[in-house]
Amino acid sequence: MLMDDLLIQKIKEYVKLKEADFELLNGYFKNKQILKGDFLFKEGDAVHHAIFVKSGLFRTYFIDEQGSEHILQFALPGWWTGDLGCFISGETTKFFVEALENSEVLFISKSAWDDLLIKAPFYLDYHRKLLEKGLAATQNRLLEAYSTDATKKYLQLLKTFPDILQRVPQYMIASYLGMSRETLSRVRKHISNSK
Amino acid sequence: MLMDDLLIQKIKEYVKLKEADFELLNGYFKNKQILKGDFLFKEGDAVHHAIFVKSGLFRTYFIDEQGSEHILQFALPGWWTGDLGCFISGETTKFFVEALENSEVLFISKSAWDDLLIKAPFYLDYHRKLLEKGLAATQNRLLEAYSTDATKKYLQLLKTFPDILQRVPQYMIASYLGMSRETLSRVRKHISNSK
DNA sequence: CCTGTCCATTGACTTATGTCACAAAAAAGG
DNA sequence: CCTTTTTTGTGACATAAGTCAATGGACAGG
Repeated sequence: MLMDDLLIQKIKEYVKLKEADFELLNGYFKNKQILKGDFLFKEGDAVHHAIFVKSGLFRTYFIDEQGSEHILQFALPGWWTGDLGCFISGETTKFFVEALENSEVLFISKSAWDDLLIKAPFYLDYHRKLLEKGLAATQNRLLEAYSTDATKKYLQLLKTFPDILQRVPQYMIASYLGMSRETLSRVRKHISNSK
Repeated sequence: MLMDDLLIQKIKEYVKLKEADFELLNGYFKNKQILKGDFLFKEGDAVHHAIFVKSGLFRTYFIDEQGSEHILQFALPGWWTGDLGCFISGETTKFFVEALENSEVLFISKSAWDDLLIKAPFYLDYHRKLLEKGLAATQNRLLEAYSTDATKKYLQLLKTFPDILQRVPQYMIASYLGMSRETLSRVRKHISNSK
């Protein structure tokens, strides 16, 4: 990991870093290439690592009782992915995390993570601020799910993450937005007609 | 605040506390009585305090573009309520927080909060663990919203928070579950018929 | 005890979205 | 290229849940 690494950049968005801090981080994270179609983990697995995306794209989804997939998160470069809850608690996960493109990640084991939080107050601070932001974002998605129709959800995504729409098939967008692919197709048709 | 205070109890569920820590907390939190029907804040307000519920019951809701209410959270004793995102960021809130019963809370100002996080590592740790748990819980509600029908959502709530059902009117339960009050009424009828 | 407000229930009807089936288009792979 | 697979679009139909309106019960305050 270099000093101009993406992770360093992102941490700097939240906290001040000193020279020594760069060094410290180096020992904790490891690089890995993940091929398109590979899984970081699947339902029932123990989650041994936290994963930071350096390049590429991932999706996190789960499969409900009826066997349908629901995408919970897309992870672009600069984002964390995985299942934080199970990483922390040690429970097995309900999720699948799949690389949608050839990707490069940093990963850190649970024991290294625990050690890092103790040794690096700046990292603790970064992690906390990220959690605060993540909680607010998830709450907003919940509000949206409960108060908004299919068309508005799509337009909202179009505004917030226009880049994702270029990179993943529509049926995954539909899954992320909680609607059938047919509904999304009709929403898109309707929007382009009314322009 | 006494040493056997509910907040202390809750903190102890997450981190070890020393004698001196009790003392420290005392200076940061203040008690307040809130009457049934009163609001901690409303849409458009700045959120100056974080609020911990000692007794009573609160609801957090927002009003969408069509003017319908959506309840995001009920807060029972031992829970935090308010709008953490806006408390941290300083933005004005979209939410209403209303006391559904006469209640007793602890509150802490933003400046005291920031100071506490610096002075009390144990508190920082407690806060972080709470965030981790809260994020996982909110994610689960999102999954449920996207993958589950009205009946299952109700049964799930019945299992998780049976106490809330005794204390709030049905139309609020319906709002919390993202369905109309008529649908909830029919779900309940259907369940009692099939027993 | 009466009156008014709030809340839950129910029926009739509407609507958004899902499901199924098939065809067209686009992308991937040899 | 040509073939196969994946993805998207569309029509017909099904269904869960929403909306509207009316009714009756419960409870609170005068």
